[in-house]
Amino acid sequence: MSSTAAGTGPQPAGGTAAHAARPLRRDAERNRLRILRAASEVFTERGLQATLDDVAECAGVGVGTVYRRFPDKEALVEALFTERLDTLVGFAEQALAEPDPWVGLATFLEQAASVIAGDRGLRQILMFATYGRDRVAQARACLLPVVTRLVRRAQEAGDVRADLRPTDVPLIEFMLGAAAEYASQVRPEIWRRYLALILDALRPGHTVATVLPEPALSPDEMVQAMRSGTLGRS
Amino acid sequence: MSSTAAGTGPQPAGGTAAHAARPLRRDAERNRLRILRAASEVFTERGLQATLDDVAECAGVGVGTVYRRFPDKEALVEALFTERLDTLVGFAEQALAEPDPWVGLATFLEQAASVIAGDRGLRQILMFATYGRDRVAQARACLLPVVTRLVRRAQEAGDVRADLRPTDVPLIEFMLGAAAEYASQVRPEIWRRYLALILDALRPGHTVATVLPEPALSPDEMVQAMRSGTLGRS
Amino acid sequence: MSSTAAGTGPQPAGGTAAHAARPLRRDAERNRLRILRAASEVFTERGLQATLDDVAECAGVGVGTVYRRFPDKEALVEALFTERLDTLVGFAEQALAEPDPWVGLATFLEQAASVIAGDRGLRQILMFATYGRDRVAQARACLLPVVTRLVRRAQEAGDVRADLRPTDVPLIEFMLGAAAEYASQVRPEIWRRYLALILDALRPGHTVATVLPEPALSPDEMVQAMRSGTLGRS
Amino acid sequence: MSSTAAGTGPQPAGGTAAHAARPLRRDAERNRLRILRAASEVFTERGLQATLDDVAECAGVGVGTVYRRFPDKEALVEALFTERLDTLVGFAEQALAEPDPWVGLATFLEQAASVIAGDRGLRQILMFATYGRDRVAQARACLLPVVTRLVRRAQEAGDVRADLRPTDVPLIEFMLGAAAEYASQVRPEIWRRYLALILDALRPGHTVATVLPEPALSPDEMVQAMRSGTLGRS
DNA sequence: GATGAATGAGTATTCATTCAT
DNA sequence: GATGAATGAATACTCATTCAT
Repeated sequence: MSSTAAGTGPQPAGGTAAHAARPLRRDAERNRLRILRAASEVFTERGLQATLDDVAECAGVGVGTVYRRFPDKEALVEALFTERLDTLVGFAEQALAEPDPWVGLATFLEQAASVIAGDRGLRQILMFATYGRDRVAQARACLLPVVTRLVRRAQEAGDVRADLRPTDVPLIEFMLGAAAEYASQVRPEIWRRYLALILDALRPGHTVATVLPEPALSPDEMVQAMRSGTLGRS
Repeated sequence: MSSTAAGTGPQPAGGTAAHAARPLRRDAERNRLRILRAASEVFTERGLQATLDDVAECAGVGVGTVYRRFPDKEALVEALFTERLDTLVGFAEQALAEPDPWVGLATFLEQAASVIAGDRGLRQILMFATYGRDRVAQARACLLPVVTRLVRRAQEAGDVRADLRPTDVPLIEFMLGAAAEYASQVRPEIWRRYLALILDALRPGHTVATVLPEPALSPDEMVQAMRSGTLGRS
Repeated sequence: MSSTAAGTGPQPAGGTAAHAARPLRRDAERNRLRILRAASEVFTERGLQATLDDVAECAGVGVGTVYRRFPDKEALVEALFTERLDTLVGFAEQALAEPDPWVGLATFLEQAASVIAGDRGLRQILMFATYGRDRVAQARACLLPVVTRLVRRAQEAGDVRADLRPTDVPLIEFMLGAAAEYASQVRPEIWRRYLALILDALRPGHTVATVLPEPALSPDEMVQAMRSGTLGRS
Repeated sequence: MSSTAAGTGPQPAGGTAAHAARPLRRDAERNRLRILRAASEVFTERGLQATLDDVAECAGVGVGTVYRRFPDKEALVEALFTERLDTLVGFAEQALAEPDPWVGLATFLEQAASVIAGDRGLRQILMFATYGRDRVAQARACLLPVVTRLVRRAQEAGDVRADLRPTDVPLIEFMLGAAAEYASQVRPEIWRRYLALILDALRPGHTVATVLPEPALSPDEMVQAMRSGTLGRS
């Protein structure tokens, strides 16, 4: 939440703005959201190399308006990213509310992966970020404490191997995102298979019993996956 | 086919190209290798959006020379990729020669991940390929049979869970590559940690005993990782 | 169709474009015309191999502006061409209004040749067109019916030999354009001499009486003509 | 002939070469001819924007060899052109040998047009020459005297209108070449129709009787013609 | 002499960003 | 405020010409 405030500018808690922190005119705010939604859609579909003109068109506004709301492309991407991170923080907090520590952790891993798997732009930021470094760092600062508690709790309950560290969690998500990216056109849910595999590995002294969900890719799907890259040129 | 020849080079041991494509003048071959090496370096450092001018400069030749050797950027990327794939096929074959089925599989997973972790350009092709689809497909066709034997053999020996499928292998590599990407600037070997985790999950009915190699990222490294993205702009 | 609109511009009198394509902001329209005028000038002087950068500079705008108005070079060339064709159609219609059939036809031939003789870019399109094929075809479709009536009328009046076909008219124009091209730097009006010659040949059962206008080129002019080619390089 | 000598360099009469005017080694001369023939073929088919690499390949030699024989592209084009001009001079001389003055002139016009109609590269030089200006001028100097005699003779015999000038002849050829260019893909012989028309106009005090050879283009052919431009890009 | 590899200036086109309306 | 027009640096690729083998 607080990260959002810092990210998006002239809201009440905006910091620098002293003149009563004017909270964006109604329509301005509406435009801001339209742009964010459009950006999400466009970047999700075409990746970060989509142009701001595309975003503007999709939002039904002029490019100028986009630039009025966000100083540059990077800022827009960051704002989007922050939004997602906030979602993840929310999930983590819900997971903490779950009575069963293991279920809590597993659920969070699944929900977070689900978000990442569904947003190509987000994956690009995470994997090849040129944009939004600081924002990401900042956002992660929000996420890590919650995740830490999630992990500790499960470890204390003896549900998770002791050598798992909180920072492993984002990397695991990241890996699942990569799997999702790869198969996004042919089997967008394949990541669930690998999540199951990893969950198996996380249980301590545990005999593998899990039945892997989602069949593996068939060789044909493997080929298909390559053919369906949609990146403009990279 | 002839394009393959052009791509992989007419070296005696070239594998597929047998049709005596007259083997480039000495100097031409030298330059070809310089270009390939430069491309590898440049793409590894800056990703696929590096320009061919950059590659040419790094190779110490004019752009025209690059274009003489490779019809376009895609062809160069593919050639590079093919080279790597050949390496992987080699590793897989060596792994089959290993008497212990489990060690064979594990070794291959490690060696392959090591190659992928060391080459950002390769990761980009794998993850966001717009380039070299057909080549990738073709190369995979070479790889899959060997991998299949590797997996089957280990399963028959009871060393690997029965529901692992050969196509899971590339995806696992892929995920490890993503982890490597993420931490490439701060802890390039972090993928070993996650390989160990996954290997744990692959053993059937097996109590986790592995000690994870490589400590997890520290929160500081986590932040660092983000700061070091080197992508031109995406 | 929409491309047509873009090409010919949404002026009220635009002819074909009726669908109220919101008529470009004042300044945009001004620039569009500047570009078209500049293109006409540049292509006329240096032929179609002039660069769009040249056109842009001549128009006093950035290249980007040219590309905003016309998707690519071809589109600009086509737009220019369409403009000229519209002029020709206008001439043909005026010629039909002329009471004397022979005078009507002769006048059209002269006016059309005059347009073609004055525009090197137009001649290049006509002669070596790689650009604008479809547009040319389309435009010709507009022109031919009017020309057909012009020819028929003159034939019915017995003023023109019976074996002249409407499609001969464009070819005659074309030939006159070639003569104009050749002598453009030394005697831009020489085509009138050959028009007179051809008009002589068109009258049926007619004793040659015409006095050829424009003296022939002198041998010196002949030599001069060659020296003055201005084509970039081909 | 003499023009050829001047154009092609180190032949016996080469002028500057003092050391016994070494007449090109046998194989060198052979290569020279191969190149010329290849250039003719390539330029005829694809126009002057064909590359010298294309020419070299077609000739079965390396580019370097082309450059050894001809200092640059322009020189090659000029040599080719000179060759053609020599052909025309030959035709003109044959035409003078024809007893009937009118037939002589008409035959020359036809033969010359036939050459021009068959060679796109030649037309490009004539129409948009950037290459070979001097050479063209020089070659024309050879041609004009013969043509002059051809025309005078016919005029003195009363077979040709008195106001025709010798310099009209090249321009007429030129116009026929333009017609040929236009219809080259659909009706390469259409120029004969217009030659007949012009011949009609050249006879003095003559009632039109000629039956035009070659039907006019049909409207469909007209359209076809445009579609078949083969110029690289112009 | 012949070859074909190397060169690099030149061309069409894209897109983040600025600014006049 | 909103709009979309203008800008121009950047990028992939071509081809005439030179030069090492």
